[in-house]
Amino acid sequence: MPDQTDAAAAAETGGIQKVFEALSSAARRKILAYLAHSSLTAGEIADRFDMSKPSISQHLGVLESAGLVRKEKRGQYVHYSIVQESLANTLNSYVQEVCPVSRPLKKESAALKDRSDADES
Amino acid sequence: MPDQTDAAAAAETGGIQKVFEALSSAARRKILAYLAHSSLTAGEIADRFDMSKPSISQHLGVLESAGLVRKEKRGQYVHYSIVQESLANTLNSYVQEVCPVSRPLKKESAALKDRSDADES
DNA sequence: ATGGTAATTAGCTTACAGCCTAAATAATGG
DNA sequence: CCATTATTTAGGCTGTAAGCTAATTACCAT
Repeated sequence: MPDQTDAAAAAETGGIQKVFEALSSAARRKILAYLAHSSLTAGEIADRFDMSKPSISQHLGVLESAGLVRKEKRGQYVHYSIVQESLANTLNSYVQEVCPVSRPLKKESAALKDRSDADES
Repeated sequence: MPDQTDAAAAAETGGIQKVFEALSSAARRKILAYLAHSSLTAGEIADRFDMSKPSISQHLGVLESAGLVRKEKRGQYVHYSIVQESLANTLNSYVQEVCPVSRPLKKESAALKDRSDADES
């Protein structure tokens, strides 16, 4: 198996519940949006929120246990990065399941794509 | 604008939070799975669960307010149906947002697609 | 060693989701 | 009308998610 497919597989196999639960929080979605752009340390993430570091740490824990992010300790820092495969596969599979039709995506999506995720908080 | 794009638009515009919150419950995802197959009355839905009718009614309310289902009163029955557009557009847009790469979907998805949604409860 | 910075763990509080039962509303049929 | 059935509303209980502060662990530098 290639690469970090472990996390992706975990999220898809038994973790649908955990994934959706993780995504149900605006703060966590915001974290994912940041990480989609680039990896960050726990502190850098916390700096972008008006929330205590322990709270952010907890959110990161939820995301990690859902297989949506990966952490790597480097020195005294902990770098977090997104696991795209996991999110994409889980959500795509789910849509296929519930909406078998699955049109490719309408025009609107293009517009939506532009809106920063930040303003959804 | 075509069809019942209202609900879909609502879900996409301001309701991302509501949609993900709605999807965070296994019971509600199960309801959606049933409705994906065919429309049902509130009672028919409740019959499929080991849960009181008021509780199911509440779940249906959450799904409706997220724009994921539509209700139509016919006689003394209330028929619920899924709003595919809403779910598909919201989730697809979200995936595009966070995982710009968006490969079409790997082999695994086919396998996953087969598993009944029921056993995720 | 000591002190400083990064991050997490522990412990506590509060708010609310989710479940239930009982009661209310609405439609149907005798 | 009155009884019956379908569904929702009201009200209450309980568990837990999510936030905070204080304390701990881990690492680095002097």
